[in-house]
Amino acid sequence: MSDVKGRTVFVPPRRMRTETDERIVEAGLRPTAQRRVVYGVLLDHAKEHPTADEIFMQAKTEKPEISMATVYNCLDALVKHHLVKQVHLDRAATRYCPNMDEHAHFLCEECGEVTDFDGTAKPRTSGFRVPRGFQVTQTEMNMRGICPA
Amino acid sequence: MSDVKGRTVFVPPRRMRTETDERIVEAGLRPTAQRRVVYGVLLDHAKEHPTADEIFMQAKTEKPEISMATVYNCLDALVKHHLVKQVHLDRAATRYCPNMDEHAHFLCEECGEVTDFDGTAKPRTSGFRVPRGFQVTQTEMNMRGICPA
DNA sequence: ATGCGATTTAGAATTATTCTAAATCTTGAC
DNA sequence: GTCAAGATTTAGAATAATTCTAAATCGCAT
Repeated sequence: MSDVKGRTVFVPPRRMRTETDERIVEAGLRPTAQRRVVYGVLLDHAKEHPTADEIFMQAKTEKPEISMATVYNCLDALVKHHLVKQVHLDRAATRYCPNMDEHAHFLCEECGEVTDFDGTAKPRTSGFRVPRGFQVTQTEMNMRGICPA
Repeated sequence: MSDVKGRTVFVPPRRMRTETDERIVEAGLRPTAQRRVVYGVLLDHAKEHPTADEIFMQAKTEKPEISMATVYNCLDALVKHHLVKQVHLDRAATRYCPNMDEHAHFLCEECGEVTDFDGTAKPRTSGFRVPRGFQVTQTEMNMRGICPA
């Protein structure tokens, strides 16, 4: 069970593929085997906020012919269609997150773990002045520090 | 004139180097020629949020022997000593920002321009729940969308 | 002035991401 | 079901960003 798009929603287990398919189609994407696998990997590993490379390696165990370029293609498509978020925490590889709720990411400077913090960050309520004329479509809030460890 | 560290502070023009030196020393760093140049370039180009490469090219006009590795070294030192912030907006190169006030970054998806938005994003006030046990030392707020253009 | 540790350097190495052009799918029309 | 058109996937090369290395140089306390 996981919170996606504001409601509590069933995250389908690996064998129940129809669910992921439906979401991909609903988002306006063609449901290809590769997108199914990439999105599936992300849903199964949401906590880890995996990198493209980690997703690639995991995806290969399910679909050995998949290529790195395809993983990037799929991720870009999923991001563009709001099924997945990019997370840019440091100079290292971009991470991906299928949790589309409003939340912040916390990176532990000690252990490198990424943790989700719940909360709302509507540009207005969060205390930022958005100058008139600017249309904000996406918001990303990142924090660093030390986790209990 | 620019707002740094919560107070309005004089940003020294290019020829007045003593100022930048003092800040570097105050921050607990050895004032080397390279750090002076790198920090100077950043202060002069704060609005552009330049990448390491852009800083390198500009720095070379002032100190032709400087190397890319040094630019990275200097930037890392400045970041670690809280004179400069890293900004991670997308999968492209990391950008750097000498404005240490609390503010958000806005990336225009059309023109690619980066703009500073003023405001406070104390983890608490901004509406995020920081679980107990987590020590937050840094906060980064990024937005995307369309700017007036 | 001297010595020690910090910093800088060029260039190689590594890592992340994008590009390319051909092969293969997905879909909608028939 | 078949077919064409356009979207997607593929391997591998290419590019871009960042880190590493080991030797030379610098800054600072003495």
